[in-house]
Amino acid sequence: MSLLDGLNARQREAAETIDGPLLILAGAGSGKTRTIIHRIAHIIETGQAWPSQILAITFTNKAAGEMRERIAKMNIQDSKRIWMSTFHAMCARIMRTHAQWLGYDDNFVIYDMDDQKRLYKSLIKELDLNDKYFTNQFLAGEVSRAKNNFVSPEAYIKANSGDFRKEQVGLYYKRYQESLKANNAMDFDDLIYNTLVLFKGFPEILEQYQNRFKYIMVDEYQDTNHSQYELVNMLAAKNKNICVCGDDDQSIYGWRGADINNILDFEKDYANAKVVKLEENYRSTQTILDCANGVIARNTGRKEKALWTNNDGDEKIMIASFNQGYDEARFIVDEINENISKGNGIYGDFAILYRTNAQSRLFEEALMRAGLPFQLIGGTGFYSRVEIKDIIAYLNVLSNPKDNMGFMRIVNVPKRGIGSATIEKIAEYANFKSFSLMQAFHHVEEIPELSPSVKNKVRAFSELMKKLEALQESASLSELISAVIEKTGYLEMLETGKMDKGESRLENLQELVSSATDFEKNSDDLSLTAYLETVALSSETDKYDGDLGKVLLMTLHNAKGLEFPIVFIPGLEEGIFPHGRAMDSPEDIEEERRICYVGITRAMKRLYISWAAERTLYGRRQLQTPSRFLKEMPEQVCVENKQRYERKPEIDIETKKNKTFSERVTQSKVAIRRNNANAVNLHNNPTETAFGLTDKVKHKKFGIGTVVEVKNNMISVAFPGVGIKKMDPTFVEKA
DNA sequence: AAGTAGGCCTTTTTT
DNA sequence: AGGCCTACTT
Repeated sequence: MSLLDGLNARQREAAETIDGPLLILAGAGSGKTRTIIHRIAHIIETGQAWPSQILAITFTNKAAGEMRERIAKMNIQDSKRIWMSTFHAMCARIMRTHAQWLGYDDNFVIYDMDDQKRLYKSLIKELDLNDKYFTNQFLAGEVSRAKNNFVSPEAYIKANSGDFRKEQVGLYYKRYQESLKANNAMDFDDLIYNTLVLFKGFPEILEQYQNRFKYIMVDEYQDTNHSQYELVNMLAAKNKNICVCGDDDQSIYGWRGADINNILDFEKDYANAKVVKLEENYRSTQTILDCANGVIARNTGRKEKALWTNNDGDEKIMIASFNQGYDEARFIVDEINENISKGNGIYGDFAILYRTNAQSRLFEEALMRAGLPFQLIGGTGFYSRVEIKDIIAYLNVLSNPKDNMGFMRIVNVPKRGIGSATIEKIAEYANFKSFSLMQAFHHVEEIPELSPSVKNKVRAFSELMKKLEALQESASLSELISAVIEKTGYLEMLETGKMDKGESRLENLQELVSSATDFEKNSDDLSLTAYLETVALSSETDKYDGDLGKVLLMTLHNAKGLEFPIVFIPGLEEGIFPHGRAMDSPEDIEEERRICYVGITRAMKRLYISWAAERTLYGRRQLQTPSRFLKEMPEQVCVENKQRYERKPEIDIETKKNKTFSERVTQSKVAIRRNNANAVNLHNNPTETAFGLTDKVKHKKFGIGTVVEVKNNMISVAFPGVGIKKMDPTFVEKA
């Protein structure tokens, strides 16, 4: 029997094409993973390469783990030795062995976004350029983009000379990189960036890897950024056995630097590239595919591609609309129950996929109230909880005493009487001696201007950390973590109620210890560094293992690569989906549309798409208009919800009469507008009616003006220096 | 040094 | 609505 059995003709062609550049354009649900796995197995079985000579890059750790497992099941010898990981994990691995070449120690720590923000915050204070324009978020975004495009601080400053603000950003960038190095830390982008620096600076090292990796495969190629693109091409430059795999229609990480052109231009990069298209879908019904195709067809510059399927099923897509956000949540819960009672699946067959994490709350509440089991993926992840981050920070400092950010985080948590004044004095000394803060603490006796009582406290902390450091040698990982939780006083702080939510935090810390025990069982490298690296690079999605028997809640981004028998996509409203931040640019709208496409194509049997006319958003009630994407879904594959939930009478009457869905969408808008006058008053002052002539109103952009006309629920307002503007009353508030 | 109150701001997606 | 920072009090 052949390894290629069970593949269709196209898949087989892809799996059999071993040498030279290959582009696999794989539509959603087209058996891409299966193809890749068979291709790898084929390479090994035919003796083209050893497992250790194959590099396979995936987008998530979970995808890597899954592939690894499936290959192991095929009884491929030594399959463990395949380099199968994400870009970040691969680069971390390379940097662990070569960090010294770039002036880092090999026990460098990895800073996540939270750590990054803290570092920027301290730099903003330090540089004091006194510009409100430079928020840590803005700086982090700019710098990240630079690194994703492999632009060094010096090159950034040079390229932007003359642009005062960007020159300042460049200064921050420079300081930020210096700080990272001083802390012996790399952020996510550095892992890639520094690997590139290494390869460019030391061709002999690059050559080692080029020789090692005879065959290279990159999955989700549409989501690679420029630096990753360069990295791949450098590695493949010698053997040219590069296979990239992806779907331009599923490129949804542009905001993170992904460049869709990497995949679109592959054939230009490799003139002799072979292209295989996988267009047969094994996941969804034709109805669902029609819906997805209808939406994505609106995008420009796509690779020609059309998904089709032989699957049965003509269940129409339910487009449901509601008065309120919570009606939508209630409907979804009811619908899950009804499906289950009819025998259409178990809890684990349902997924609720939303655009933003903030949307999850309504569903969590509704599911909880109804007593349905559910699992939330993502959001504020386990490893981003304060108590977990605190303990991890202790571990980071133990592993890498240069980590000043980590040190600052823990030096006074729990409270041990070491305040900012003390730290400042010690920091000065550290600076003077070129010590890290931890080192300076260990040298407390040498620092003159500290009072004896302060010295005692500092000494106590220094000794605590020394003791834990020593424990590292003898204790196992989970023992070390337990010791940190106890000996630092963290446990006591939680037990005595000195920190809020002590009980749940305690549970989380227990989970941390037990997860470390798991790590001890499953990992080859049991070092603290290896553990911390795994923690830093692990994501929430990695936890989901397929058959939890629970309703799944996650963002559409997290759902990429997954499939579910029955899918709900709520919140199809302008401002949410497409997201408000994406509405100004056509490219961003196209990315939103691709997110929509990804969502639709997650569904196997049945799909529900919904929106609500009113919901609480960012703390205020807001009227919502249906998403433009709803209109792009072909009418013939959709069906509307029956009036199961009371709507406001006006909307009800309007919508009931409508014949087609798209008409309904437009008319709903009108109906919503009609309600706006009332709604506005509900928000402001219940005793007031709509705005009247000569009322003073305030507009976000135009400022204060006077109402000069009220007609058809629209008002005309005269703004001094602007003129008369006609608008919906929701755009202004009483001045 | 630590605890509290109030004012500020910002609101996507994540390796 | 909630998180974060600052300023004030103890």
